[in-house]
Amino acid sequence: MEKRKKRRRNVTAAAASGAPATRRRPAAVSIRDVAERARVSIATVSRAVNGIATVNPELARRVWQAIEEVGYLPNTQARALVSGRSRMLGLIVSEITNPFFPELVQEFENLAVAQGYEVLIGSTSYETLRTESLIRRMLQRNVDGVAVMTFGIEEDLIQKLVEREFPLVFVDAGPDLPNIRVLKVDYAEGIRQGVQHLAALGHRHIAFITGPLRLRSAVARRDAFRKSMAELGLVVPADHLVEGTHTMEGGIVAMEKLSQLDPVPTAVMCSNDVTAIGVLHALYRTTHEVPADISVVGFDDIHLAQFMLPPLTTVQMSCKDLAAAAVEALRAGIEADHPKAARKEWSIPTRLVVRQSSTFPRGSLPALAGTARRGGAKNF
Amino acid sequence: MEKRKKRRRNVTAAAASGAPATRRRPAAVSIRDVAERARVSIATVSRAVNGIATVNPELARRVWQAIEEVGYLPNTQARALVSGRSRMLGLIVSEITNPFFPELVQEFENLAVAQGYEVLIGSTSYETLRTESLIRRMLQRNVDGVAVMTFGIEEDLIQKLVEREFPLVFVDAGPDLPNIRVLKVDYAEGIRQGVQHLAALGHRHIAFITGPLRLRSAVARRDAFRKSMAELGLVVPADHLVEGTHTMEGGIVAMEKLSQLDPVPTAVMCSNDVTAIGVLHALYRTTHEVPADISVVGFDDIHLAQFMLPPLTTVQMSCKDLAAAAVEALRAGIEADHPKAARKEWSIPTRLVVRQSSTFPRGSLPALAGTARRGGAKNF
DNA sequence: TTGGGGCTAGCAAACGCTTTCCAGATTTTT
DNA sequence: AAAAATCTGGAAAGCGTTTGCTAGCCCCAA
Repeated sequence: MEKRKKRRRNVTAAAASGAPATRRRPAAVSIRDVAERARVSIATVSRAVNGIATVNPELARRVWQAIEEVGYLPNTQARALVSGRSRMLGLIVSEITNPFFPELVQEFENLAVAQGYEVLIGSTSYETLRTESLIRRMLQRNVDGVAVMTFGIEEDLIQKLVEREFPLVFVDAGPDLPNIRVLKVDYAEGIRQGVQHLAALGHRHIAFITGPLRLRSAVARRDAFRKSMAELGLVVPADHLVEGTHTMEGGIVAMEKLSQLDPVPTAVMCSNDVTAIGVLHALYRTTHEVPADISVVGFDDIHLAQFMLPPLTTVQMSCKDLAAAAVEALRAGIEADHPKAARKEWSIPTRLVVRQSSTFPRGSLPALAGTARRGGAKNF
Repeated sequence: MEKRKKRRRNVTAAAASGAPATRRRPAAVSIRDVAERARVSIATVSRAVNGIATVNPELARRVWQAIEEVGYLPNTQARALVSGRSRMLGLIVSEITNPFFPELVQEFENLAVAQGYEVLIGSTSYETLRTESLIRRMLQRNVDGVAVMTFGIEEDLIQKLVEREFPLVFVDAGPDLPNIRVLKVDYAEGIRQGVQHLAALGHRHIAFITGPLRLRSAVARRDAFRKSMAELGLVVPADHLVEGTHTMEGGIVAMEKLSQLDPVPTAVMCSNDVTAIGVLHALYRTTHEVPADISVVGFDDIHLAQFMLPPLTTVQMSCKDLAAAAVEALRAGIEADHPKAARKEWSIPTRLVVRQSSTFPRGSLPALAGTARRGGAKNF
């Protein structure tokens, strides 16, 4: 009877079935409403929306005006269904409460959204079960690609994703397969700068608190440290390498272990900044001064690092760079006509940022080291 | 020729059109593959999957086995299309790099996933433009409900969402409309505890660094402070209320302002922990001791607070409670048969956590205050 | 043996959109 | 002016599900 022919918009259904368990919102305005209003077919609306050139400019104008008037928003689900592409990207991180990741997430999201993608975030919390369900969720939601930024990952996770021929991005290392891309972080450079910085100040007993050694990147950082020390002819006794957990708690525990040594190392490098914050805290508890008694160097350069007491000397791994590379690599995998579609590796630089948590080892140049920050006068 | 009758699975299409701009992944295994394998109709598979009782147990077994064998995962998009519900929740925060929010996000996500929902996260970064596009994205993705945890929100944003009759959850305050629920945070209690704690220690000159006063919650916190002070008969001079930004940078700037005062307040309360961290940093720079020279109290009790130097006395607002309330309130709005469907307000308690950044004001009981943490002996 | 009443499985429509195909309209060519 | 070529818009199929309806089956009573 009305213009709208075949459509029923489940009016009858809703009326018939008494009190459905889950209420259905009033149907949103669809492409048909626009077509009606603009007095064209839905095909024309679709073409206008998607900017296809063959549509008459006058009609296109009418369509756009109608869209404006009825407040039409294309239904992404329906689009995804027919196009086979959801325009969603998965981003898997290990622990969203580690301050490094929110920064990464934010950058990643900004870039993805700018390219018209949505981001589905998942954090594994290092649990296999969660990871499992994470993958399933991503697959069900039909994401176009997944960036696995857990800095080291369980192999079976990779397997599942690889099977589906998803575009994938890993950090540090991943299997060599056609639609897998890898972000190679140049740990060596930044860590070498850190070690050389400490050595130049006069440190010889430098300890390193690693991340959880299941993580590839944690191993990579430790190895970079060893190598850098070896280059300078410095030995690293086994007890100067302590395994941490990339958390503040881990940093505290590790530092407590290091305090038992005799002599206590004069400098400690950490596999990430959060660990370093834990170390600062442990030293505070035992009333050691940083950097006068012990120098501390972090890794990541999270925003917080510069606000620590004292501001943390750390190796910067730009999460801007990392996020940018991840998004671009994913797009390269998804969009066949992407300029860098063939590129398989993307490299991420690191560099030292010197702040105030590192100085000469205790005992050397005592006058200088001791007075560094106690010079100011209180003004009340 | 084959069993698969009507289906073409765009093999021909892919072959015909030369190099499509965006490659389409091989179609995932669908309900039809399962149906074929189990030698039943797709309707039966659907019913088996959804646990509808009328299906023959023998057939159901065959279906589940087939699902296992072919590795079938239902396509969420298609489901959403027909059911009208996407099983996605929107979560809007103001600034994901503020450490409070990742904790909130994590809790929220855990709970949502446990209930079978996916979470779409957006952070506004306090920009209207971003917020605008955020809303559009959420609408397009057809989320079932949105939790706006920005702690104070631009009115026009509300408007857009309200129009669509989305289930919505706000913090602190929101319009009184049928499908809008509000999480009422009891700022008064926690802040009163904080003020009384400081007053009991002997502080009379207590300053407060607010959040950005556009945010309703920032105003609420400030007012709670004023009220608590008034209750004790303490005056709050205008220059003891400084507007911050809920960031570390803001805390630094605000503290610098407070240091100009004569006399400098003996205690500073902050509208959130991040601001307090900035304050600690500012005081460190000017070589003031916390808490000997000045006591600092935060708000939120982020995980980091206990690892500050010194560990931060702060008002705890449990993000576990907050997330739990948000998810439950959303579900109450979405699922008509939810036990608390009618409930419109959910209250969130706050309470003081005393750590070591607060003590007696300088000048009183000097012996005690001064030696608090310098007692330990260095063990090397 | 046959009719009726439960059940259950399968068919087909619908969700909102994109895309292909084709017919009608318009323009160009001879 | 007629025929060919080009363009444009509409109709329809299909994406992977769910679900109302119907047909088939079995069983039991008449």
